[in-house]
Amino acid sequence: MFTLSEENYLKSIFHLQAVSGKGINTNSIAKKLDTKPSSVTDMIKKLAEKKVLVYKKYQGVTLTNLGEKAATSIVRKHRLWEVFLVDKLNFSWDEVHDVAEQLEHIKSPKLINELDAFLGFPKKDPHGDPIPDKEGKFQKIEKQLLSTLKVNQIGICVGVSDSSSEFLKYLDNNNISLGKKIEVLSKESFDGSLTILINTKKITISKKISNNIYIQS
Amino acid sequence: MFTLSEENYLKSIFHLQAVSGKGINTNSIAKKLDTKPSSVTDMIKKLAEKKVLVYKKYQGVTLTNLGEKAATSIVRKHRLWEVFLVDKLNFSWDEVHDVAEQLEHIKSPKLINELDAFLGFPKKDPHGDPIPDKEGKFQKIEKQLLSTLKVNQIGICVGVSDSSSEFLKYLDNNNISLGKKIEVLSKESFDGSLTILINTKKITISKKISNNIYIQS
DNA sequence: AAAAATATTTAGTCTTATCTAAAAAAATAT
DNA sequence: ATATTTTTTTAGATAAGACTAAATATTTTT
Repeated sequence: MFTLSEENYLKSIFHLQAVSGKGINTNSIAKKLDTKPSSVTDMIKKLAEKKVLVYKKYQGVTLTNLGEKAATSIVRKHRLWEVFLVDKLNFSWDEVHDVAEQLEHIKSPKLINELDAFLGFPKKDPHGDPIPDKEGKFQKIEKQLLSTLKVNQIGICVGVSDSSSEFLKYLDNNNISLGKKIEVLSKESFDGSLTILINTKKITISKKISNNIYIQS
Repeated sequence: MFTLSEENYLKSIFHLQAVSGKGINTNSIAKKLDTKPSSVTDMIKKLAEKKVLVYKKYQGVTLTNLGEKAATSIVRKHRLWEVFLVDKLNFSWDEVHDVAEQLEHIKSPKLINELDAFLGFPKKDPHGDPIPDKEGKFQKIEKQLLSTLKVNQIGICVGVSDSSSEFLKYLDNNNISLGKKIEVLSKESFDGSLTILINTKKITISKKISNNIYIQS
């Protein structure tokens, strides 16, 4: 159906579209995939011929229904494998991404559906992201960035927007994990850093950190 | 380390070497990989440069220790994944091969060692083949082809030499599986077909079938 | 609205892994 | 021992996916 490279493009465009609405431009895809804009143009043409996206020169791209379906299926696989790694194989949440990036390309409908059942049809992955079901449906999780909270507001950590090992280890070191209650004690207007209460302890985190933590308030 | 294609060559050469001793020739590799001899020559040169095999023009190839180690690691992965699919995900033994062919190329030492532990350090895969341990060691299973048994001799089915879905389904249909007792009742000298007793039932199987079933007597 | 800066595309090149066709070596048969 | 057949290698071509450098659009600034 799709090559490994095509799948990676589909997934990246899907994620970019989820954040920024529509009309994904060449440069942002190149950045996401750590490749060159000229390579992106080439691949985009190929994907347009395969009817998974709509492309008009200089106008960026938008996934078609077919493309979204394909991308969702890859996301489903990625997230189910992440659950498997954490729940069954003792991986921590900062170790799963690279392996799941490989596993998501394995082609076998039976494999992924049986895995889903084996894991008990999980609804979220270890980073709090929703797992699409067999039909590609998944509920959007209500969430906002921790950085948008006002002083004295309280939220529950429900996700992260950066799944890099580096960032997740920082969270581990500071005892921040999914489900934890976070209270904003003060906010530094100069640099946007926050002092928060978590686990009865006061810590100060930078704007960059609070911009990568999702909470539900 | 190795590309997907390189890994497939290593694995094929390893399997050919296990059967026929040493000095694996170009044509047999091409046949095994369903490719052309000229492609094999190209790849062989590349692998020789990587020191995983020894190659002299027109003389065939032999794996080095490094090559054997790499090949064994792929075999280990393949067989562990097969156990996973059968034991945990309700695959039957005729469904696992194609998926395991994909999974065996996933690169993550932690993944495979944790999987091994999760499965309880199995010693054999669903087809009776031994699973190499972390160090690449595995016991050779004593076995002989069913076709070599004499009339009135009895053996236990311990493996198959063909893992194609077609063959394994034939075995399923005839209730032949690992661990079953098989008694040779008679042998047709004209075509080598055998009449055997299995599950208290008499059935006749062709030479081609008995040549693909391993037994321990 | 022109100039400057940025984004995108085109053209041509490279690498990997394959192929076909032809040449060369080795094995087999006469 | 020579001829024939088989096996293996070489040479050159192809496709996918990436790259660089140059050309062309578009957007932003002035």
